[in-house]
Amino acid sequence: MDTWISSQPSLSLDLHVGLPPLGRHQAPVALAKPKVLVEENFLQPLKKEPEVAALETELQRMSQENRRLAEALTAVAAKYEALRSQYTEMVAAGATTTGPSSTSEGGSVSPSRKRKTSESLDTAAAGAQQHPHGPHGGEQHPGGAAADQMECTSGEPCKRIREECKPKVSKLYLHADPSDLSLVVKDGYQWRKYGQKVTKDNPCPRAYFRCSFAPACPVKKKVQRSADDNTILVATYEGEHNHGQPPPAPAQQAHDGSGASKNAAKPPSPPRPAAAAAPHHPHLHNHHHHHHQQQQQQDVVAAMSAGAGAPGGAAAAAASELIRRNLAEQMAMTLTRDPSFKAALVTALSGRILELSPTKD
DNA sequence: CGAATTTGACCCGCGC
DNA sequence: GCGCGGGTCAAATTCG
Repeated sequence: MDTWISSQPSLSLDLHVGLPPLGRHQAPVALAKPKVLVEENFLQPLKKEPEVAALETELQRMSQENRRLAEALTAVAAKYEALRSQYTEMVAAGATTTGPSSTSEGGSVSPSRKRKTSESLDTAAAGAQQHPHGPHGGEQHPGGAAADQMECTSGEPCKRIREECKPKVSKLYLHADPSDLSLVVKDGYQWRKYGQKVTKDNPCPRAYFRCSFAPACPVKKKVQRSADDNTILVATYEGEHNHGQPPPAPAQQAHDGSGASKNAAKPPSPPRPAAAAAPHHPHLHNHHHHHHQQQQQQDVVAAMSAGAGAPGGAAAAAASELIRRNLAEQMAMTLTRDPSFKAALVTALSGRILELSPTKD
């Protein structure tokens, strides 16, 4: 994590693809050159033909858009930095006084209580007994749900214990198509939806999922669209998986299930090397970033989220590399999809070729 | 027909 | 004590 976002010149680099000469980076993006060709060769020999004019305006439009994107990214980076430093301060303060803060990210997680019925206690106890040896993921429960509840039943002031056990909550922000009503977050695990609720502060319903891969797995997940921007899905993970990564499913629903939440609990196709720590470092990247633009955006946001919680250095580098690549691919895709851009590119290239041709008079 | 999802009802912590 | 609201349960429904 750390300053990966602000220390990545490559980030803004990609956003400036297509801008008028910035003279800033040697963008490894193949699109930079064709644009220069367009300007050099078109405008002079052909003068201001309507096509050229259109192309120019289009270029300007794209430049403006890129600039806006760059500004937005800068703002986001600044906010991120501010939040991060704030968080660091809070952690430092907490470490010198009482200990872990009750919330891990953003601190906005409502104090989730646990149902206190005997049944749920039985379940929790059973879950705890299923892996008493606690190797694997089990030992990664510094304050697992089972332990939490056991403490409570023993008459301890469970409220505070619960607070201290909370840091297992992590949030993941994903970009999602607003027209896609399903609250599907592909993170490699199998989830069973057990509830849905409209909350007070958000008109969009919140979906509740439980990990269905292992019966005793205590992990839960809440997915809700952001109230501010409903293209953003907010997935809140609670707990840690006490089992390994589910095997990858046959690649079929790789690009999202159109049928609402039918796929909500199905594992996604991409094979994932990372193991059980997904909720905290959900590396939704790498293997499927070429599927869709949207999936790429999901990856980017996920990577940013993961980067925010990962130890700096390698993770940051990986995240930034991923982001760079995704942005470049997105832009390339967007541009190549635009027929007018293609036409202009072809014309420019052919014009250039003709110009450079020795058979010119 | 079994498994997954939906959805209304219920539980329970919290603030007043 | 009461109401509110988030979280969970479980019967009904849907789907493969």
